[in-house]
Amino acid sequence: MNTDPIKRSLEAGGLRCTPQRYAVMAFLREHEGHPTAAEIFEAVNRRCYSGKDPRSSRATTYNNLRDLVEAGLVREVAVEGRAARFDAKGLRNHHFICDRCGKVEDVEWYDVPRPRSGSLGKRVLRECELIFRGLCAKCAARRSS
Amino acid sequence: MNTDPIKRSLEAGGLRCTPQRYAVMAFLREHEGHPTAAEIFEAVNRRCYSGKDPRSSRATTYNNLRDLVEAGLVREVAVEGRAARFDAKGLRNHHFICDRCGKVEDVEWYDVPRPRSGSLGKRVLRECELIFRGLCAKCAARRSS
DNA sequence: GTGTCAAATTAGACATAATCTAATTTATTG
DNA sequence: CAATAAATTAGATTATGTCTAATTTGACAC
Repeated sequence: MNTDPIKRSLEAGGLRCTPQRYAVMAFLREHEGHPTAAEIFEAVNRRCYSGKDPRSSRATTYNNLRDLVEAGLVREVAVEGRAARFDAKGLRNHHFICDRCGKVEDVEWYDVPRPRSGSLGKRVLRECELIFRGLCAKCAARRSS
Repeated sequence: MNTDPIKRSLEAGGLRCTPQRYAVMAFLREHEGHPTAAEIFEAVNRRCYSGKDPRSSRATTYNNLRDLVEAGLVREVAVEGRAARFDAKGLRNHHFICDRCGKVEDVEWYDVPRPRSGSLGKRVLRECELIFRGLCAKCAARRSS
C-alpha cells in the first residue's frame, strides 16, 4: 500500500518517484527556510533522504526543481537577489524580507482584500501574496542597541 | 542653479553624478517596464541619455544598479526568474506576474491592511507590497479563444 | 521475475548573469 | 588648476542555470 505522502504527491503530479526527487521533496519539507538550488543540491548529496545513495548531479537537481515547480509541488519564492529560492508547497505563506540582511521569513497566511473592481482589467487573478519589508527581529534589535 | 531632478536625487543619495549613472536613471524613469540589467546596459549604450558619449561598461552598469538600489533611488523588483529586474523608485506599485508568459506589470498602489497585531513579532515593518499572480490580459484572452 | 520503453539521470561542456581586479580616469571641491 | 577619493574600465573570473548524447531506471504488462 502506497501511503508515503511524498510518493503520492509525485505521482499525483504526473512525475515518477525517483530517489533524487524524493530527496529534494524531503529536504524542502523539513527545511524551514527558502534554500537556493545550490543549497538543495548540497543537502541532497550530504545526507541520505531516501535510504539509498543520495548522490544526484547538479543538472538533475535543477531539472527536478523545474519539474516540481511546474507540477505545483514546489514553489519558487519571489525574492530579489542572485539565486532562485524554493519552498515546498505546503501551507501558503506570505513573506517578510529584511532590508538589511536579506533573510526571507514566512508570515502566516491571511486572505488579502482583492483590488477594487476594474483595477486588474482583463487579467485573471489566481493568487495574491503579500511581501512585507522592513527589519527582521534580529536586525531590528541590533539597530536599537 | 542645480534643478535637474536626476542630478539632485543622486546627490541626495550621496552619489556623484556621473554620465553613466545619469543615463541609467533617465532610462528607468521613462521606461515603463521592469528591465533587466542587460537591457539597461544595452539601452544606455544605444542612446544618449546624458548628452555625452553614452558608453558604459557592463561592470559599471551592475555597480551603478547596486549603488542606486542601496541609495534607495532604484528598486529591484521581487520576481522569480533568472535575471534581476529593476524600476525607478517613483510611485509605488503593486505587481502582477503572469503564470504563463512571466510578464511583470504594475498595478496601481493601494494600502493593504496590516497583519493583525503580533503576527510580525518583533520585526519592524516598512512596506507591504502585493504580488498578484494569474494570467495577464493577453494570456487570458488566448486561453479562452 | 522478465522485458519493454519512455522518463530520468549523468558528467561535463556550455550559456547567461553577475562580480572582481588593478590600472586609469574623472567629478567634485578648495 | 591641483588634489583626491569616487568611479570607470576591460577582461578575467565566479556563480547560476541549461544543454547534450549516452546510459540508467521506474513503472507497467505479461
